[in-house]
Amino acid sequence: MAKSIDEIAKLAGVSVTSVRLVINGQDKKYRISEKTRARIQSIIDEHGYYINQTARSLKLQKTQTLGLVVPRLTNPFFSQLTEALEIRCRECGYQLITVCSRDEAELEKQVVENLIYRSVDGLFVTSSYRERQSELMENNHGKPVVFLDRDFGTPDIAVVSTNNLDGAKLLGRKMARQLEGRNLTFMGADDWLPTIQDRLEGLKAGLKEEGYSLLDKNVLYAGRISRSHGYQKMAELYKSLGRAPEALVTSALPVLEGCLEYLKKEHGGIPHDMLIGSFDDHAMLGFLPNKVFSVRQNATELALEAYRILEAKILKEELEQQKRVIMPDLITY
Amino acid sequence: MAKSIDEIAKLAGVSVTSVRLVINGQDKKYRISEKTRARIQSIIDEHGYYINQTARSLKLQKTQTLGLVVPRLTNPFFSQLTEALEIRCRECGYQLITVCSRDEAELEKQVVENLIYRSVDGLFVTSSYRERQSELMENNHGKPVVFLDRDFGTPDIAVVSTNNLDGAKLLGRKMARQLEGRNLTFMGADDWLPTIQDRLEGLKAGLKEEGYSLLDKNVLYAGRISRSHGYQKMAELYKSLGRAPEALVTSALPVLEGCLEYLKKEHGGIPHDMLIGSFDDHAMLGFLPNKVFSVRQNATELALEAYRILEAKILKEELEQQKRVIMPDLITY
DNA sequence: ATGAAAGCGCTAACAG
DNA sequence: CTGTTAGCGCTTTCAT
Repeated sequence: MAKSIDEIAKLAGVSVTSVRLVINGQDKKYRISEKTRARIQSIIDEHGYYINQTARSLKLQKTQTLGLVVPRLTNPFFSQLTEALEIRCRECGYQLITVCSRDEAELEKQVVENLIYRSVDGLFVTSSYRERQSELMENNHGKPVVFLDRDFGTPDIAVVSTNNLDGAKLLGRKMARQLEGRNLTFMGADDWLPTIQDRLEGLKAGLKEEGYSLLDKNVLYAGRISRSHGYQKMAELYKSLGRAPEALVTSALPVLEGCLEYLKKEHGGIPHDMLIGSFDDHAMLGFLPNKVFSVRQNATELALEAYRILEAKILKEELEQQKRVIMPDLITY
Repeated sequence: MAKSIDEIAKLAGVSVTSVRLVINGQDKKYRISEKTRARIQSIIDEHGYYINQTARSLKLQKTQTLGLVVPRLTNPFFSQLTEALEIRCRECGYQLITVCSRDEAELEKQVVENLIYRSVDGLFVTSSYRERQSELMENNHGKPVVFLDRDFGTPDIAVVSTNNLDGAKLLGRKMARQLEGRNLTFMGADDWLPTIQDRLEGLKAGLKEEGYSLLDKNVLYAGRISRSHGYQKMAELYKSLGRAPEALVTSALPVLEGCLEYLKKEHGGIPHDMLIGSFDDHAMLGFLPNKVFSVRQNATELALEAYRILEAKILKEELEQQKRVIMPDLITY
């Protein structure tokens, strides 16, 4: 029903140039006569005009779209990040296309390629592996890329991530003060991620500052970040301890969920006096009867920073800083 | 770095037609000589080829993209739905573009229009208001639309939704059996949504079947679906009862969160013997010490069904049924 | 003050 | 067996 520029021009009996000028509000500047302007305007009002973005994209060699690759949308942190980024992009005239990689290397490669085929003007990528990250930088078809959340240490690339080290240090200090002689167990997962390594290292440092040493035997790895892996690992831990841990810190929420599920299912409940620490915050953590500490990443600030950097790259502006680290908050329930 | 069809053709010293034929694997059918095929292939192998989707879209008048409008991505149900839909679309060669409307009428209108400008081939929309829904059907620029989750009763449109009525009935029956004389309070929100109305109606019916009548005075509305509204309303309820309700059913998770937050903050905790019922499931509900019942929507099945219908519309296939209702599961923690 | 025309990269119809 | 060409709707440059 709405018409293209050509059709409007034909209906008004003028050239496409004239139509374009009034559509873009440049009729004054280019001295279109009031008469023609009015005729064109009335045709537009009557039939409606809407621009064909595809044709515009082809001509201008840019699509005004950006791509975003996240591991999962069902992870609350990434859904927050995605929401914030989508809003920002829209405000700035870009359409965001979000795809999930499920942290699978092959899928990540495929979806990134897909986005590039779609001629996005730039990419936000949460990469699962160092190799994927450098591979993408080598073969990015000239597309600007900003990496999110995970800094594998590759030099000369743009990364916006959370300060996991200092966040974890805060958590460590806070929890140490509440331990009162109790033993703390750390349960990680996906331990090749720098995120996880920083979290453990920071936690150790924070605990240390308050005089508590986290022993290696109290550092466990559940394999992948998932509920089932957490469940499994907690089962083993319970067997070896003969009881639930006195204090538990997990590197990611799904792992914690698995742990709690095991305790609830197999032992009738979660000991109320078990101290819990979590990276990844969730509203419902506050409703456990337990004392809970959680490190909350600042998804909105991450999104804003990432957008700022990608936009600068697209506009080929000079960047003072390609890497940005955002401080998380410590929440106490 | 990768080249276009024209460039490949020039490099190989052949026509674009020949290049296209080997790219599309139709070299046999159109009897391209083995010699040319080999030459073209080697050029492609050397320089790489990738299709310009924008140009293809312009020519074919279809973009192989679909749009999805959801209220929020941070709502677990919608993030699941989005994930499932994204996967399905990708499998079938479509790129999904997801945008949030925040259940705001103006924003919803704007993002839908945006997607149409982008020439999506079809749309999935979770509409916030009956008027928006019919308005979109009147002015859809010829784009096929499938509505999700909310059936406002508009005739002759495609809707895939959850059977909230029967799901709620299940919940009502189950909870009635555990009430043992206790009083149940229902707290809704966004009560113009058919979803919410069905949930209340079903709940009443289910309770009734087991001999319990939900009184009007025990039906409350928190205004909008949000944590703060739930908090506020629970504060009022507590004041009027002089204590927490003995059994509570909320129509949406954020409302429940607000209620629990109030109890925890203002009264030192959530009474362990308060029966809880929730529409919208969440993993962490299982970790409350309380008895919890929750109705879990089948996001994956909804996504699959919605895709099936939209695809049929795009291909202009005959549809036996434009409306599909999916049964949810009842979870007991 | 307004118009004409080239060209973005692809597809498909047609022409040898 | 292979090549030529029109045209999708837009932007931009150059002519009037």
